[in-house]
Amino acid sequence: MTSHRSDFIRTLTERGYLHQCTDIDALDAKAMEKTITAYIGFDCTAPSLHAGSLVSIMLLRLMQKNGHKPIVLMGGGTTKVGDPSGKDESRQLLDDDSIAANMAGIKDVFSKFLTFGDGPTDAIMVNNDDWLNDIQYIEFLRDFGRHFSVNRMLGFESVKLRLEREHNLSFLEFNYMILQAYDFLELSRRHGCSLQMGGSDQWGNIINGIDLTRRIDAKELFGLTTPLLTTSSGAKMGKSVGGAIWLNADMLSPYDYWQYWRNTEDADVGRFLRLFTELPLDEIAKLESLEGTELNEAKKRLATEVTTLCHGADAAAEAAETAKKTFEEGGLGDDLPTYEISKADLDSGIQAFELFKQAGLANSNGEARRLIKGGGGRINDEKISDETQTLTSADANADGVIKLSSGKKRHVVVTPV
RNA sequence: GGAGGAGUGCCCGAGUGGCUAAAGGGGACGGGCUGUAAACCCGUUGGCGUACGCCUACGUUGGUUCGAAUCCAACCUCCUCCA
Repeated sequence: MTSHRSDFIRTLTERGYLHQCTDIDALDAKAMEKTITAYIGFDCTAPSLHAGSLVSIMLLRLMQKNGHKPIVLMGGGTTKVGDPSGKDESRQLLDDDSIAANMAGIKDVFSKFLTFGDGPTDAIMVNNDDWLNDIQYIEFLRDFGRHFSVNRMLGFESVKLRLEREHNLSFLEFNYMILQAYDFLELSRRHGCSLQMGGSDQWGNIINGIDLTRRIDAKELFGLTTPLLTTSSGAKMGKSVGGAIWLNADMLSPYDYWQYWRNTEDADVGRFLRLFTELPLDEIAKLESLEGTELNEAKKRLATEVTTLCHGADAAAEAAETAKKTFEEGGLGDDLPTYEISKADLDSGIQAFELFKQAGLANSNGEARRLIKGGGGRINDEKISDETQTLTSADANADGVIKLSSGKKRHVVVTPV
């Protein structure tokens, strides 16, 4: 591997962010001599980003720390169209209100990872709806549409996949790549942005923007993608028991976030430490060389570091402490989810399966029954043999609460009020 | 506009009149083994009632039938070929 001289490119390469780049050596040289402005676009399809976007976020952070300027592009306009990349089917279209609401939810996350402001390397956030919404169709087609070859577009992965699998690709979605290409042109004009980054599924879109800008403004831009992350056993990143691994605390508690990273597969520990924490590489090397049970220490470190970045050191420490109490000491941690039940209801007695459902450990009575019958339900760490067992205040432990467990990992503290 | 094909549970996919809450696989959840890992083995996987029960479900709406995912009609959506 050629070693690169700029801090940005070298670090990025060493830590495993690089998948493809249009011209890594030229980009490296440029990074040596001046501040690079780069952007990554984010969809506004949900009220929070999730772990799947974390590589991109960390990459922006990394470039800022190395003296360059990140642009966060909110896809307020492109989300109205829907990116067909990597998707089998069209997404349901969102209305303007939910896009605006989603954007508001997403904005917060970035302030934790990036420094915003007016300085030369301060991050800025822009919304492509600002320029896409007012486009005049005919004019746009004449100015930009003529630079796109349909023959060529049909060859792009995102399009090919749909066509080959015989899934409908609407003309609306077909336009997505043109709009995204135009974004890059617009950002290069407005903010002197010269690099677009993104996941490897964005390669085609990025290339389109580079080509368009070269044709129209005769400017040379760069593209760089990060590897698409899956766990070593092949699962997509960012899903777990409760669903997606959201970055917003109101959608996923810091404790659950910590747990997600704590449960990283052995084979992924080193890779994740490099991508998602800022520990020095030699320290990571030590951590990932641990074997067997000892590797668990590395996972805890990973979880705490990653949680600190997203939710702050205090929340991370609390999560770690709760996990310690819960898993290593068999007790109760403060961060465990709680469910409040009225004292009166509890005194009159409630069947075990019913309480499991109410506490959110099962979606239906039947599911709760099956869970308990299958030996996966516990009350105060005692296995439940009869799912119809009636619970009352008398079942509360010394702290006056009842601990319900589904399997080994999910616990809810039931508090009578 | 014409001809043909398709639409099944979270996903893929079998099923062409009753034995079908619907094979099989994947995923998910639980158990075992372990290290809150992976791999592997076992179990569960529509809702409500502890059970024999009831309800909801095979694109939508009607119909035939003692009985329909399965037959008929219309409609919707998608695909292929033709114009």
